[in-house]
Amino acid sequence: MSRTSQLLMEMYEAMVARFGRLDWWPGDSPLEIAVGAILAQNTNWRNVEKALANLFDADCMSITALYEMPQEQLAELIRPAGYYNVKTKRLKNFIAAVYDSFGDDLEGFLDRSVSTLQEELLAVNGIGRETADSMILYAAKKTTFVVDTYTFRVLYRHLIIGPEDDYESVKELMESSLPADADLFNDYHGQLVTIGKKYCKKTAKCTGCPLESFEHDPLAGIEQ
DNA sequence: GACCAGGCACATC
DNA sequence: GATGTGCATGGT
Repeated sequence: MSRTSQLLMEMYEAMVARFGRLDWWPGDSPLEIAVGAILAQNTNWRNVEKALANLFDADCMSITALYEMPQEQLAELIRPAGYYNVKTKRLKNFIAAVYDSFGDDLEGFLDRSVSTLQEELLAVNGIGRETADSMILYAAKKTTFVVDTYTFRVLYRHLIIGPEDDYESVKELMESSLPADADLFNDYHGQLVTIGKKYCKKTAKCTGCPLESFEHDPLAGIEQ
């Protein structure tokens, strides 16, 4: 086991000891999770929840309903999530990609290999690497590691990665250092987000953080 | 009132 | 290939 593998597992155990297993992405159905992944782009989750609630209230949480809904109506429903015009287009692009090949059967769409899903999702305008990986890990429940702003911040703060690292290098590091287990990847990412939100702020020291005992640079900047 | 929040595509150099 | 910018609401 490499030094990094060992360190990452020790950090994971410290986080689980504090927060418990998180079963992290809120959302009951694959569609809710996939839609949430697009709505969550650079947006506070609270605002995403309002938008999702609007979609449920409008009784339109199905591929077909979303496919048939006029853009203006969809935009109004997801308005609380911000960027509502671009996100309407992105949602429509995603829904169309599913509908055109699998109709209303999102589960069928998702029940394919990780590489196939990555290829098809990344081909959708508006779905980038994080959104695609979030859908694959949390909606399709397949083994791929999701890298987000908190992943960068926490790993950078703890000197696991450096300023030269990018999405692919961090993803590769995590996937090669951890056991290939979708449940572990799911929970690990959830733990990193929880740590990031609660303790790993831009400037403040991380007092009380369960990772406090691990080597870290309290003054390290956040972004890659 | 500034700053931040679970990105992405596109323009420009 | 790297860097900059628009997109927008709502909480702290």
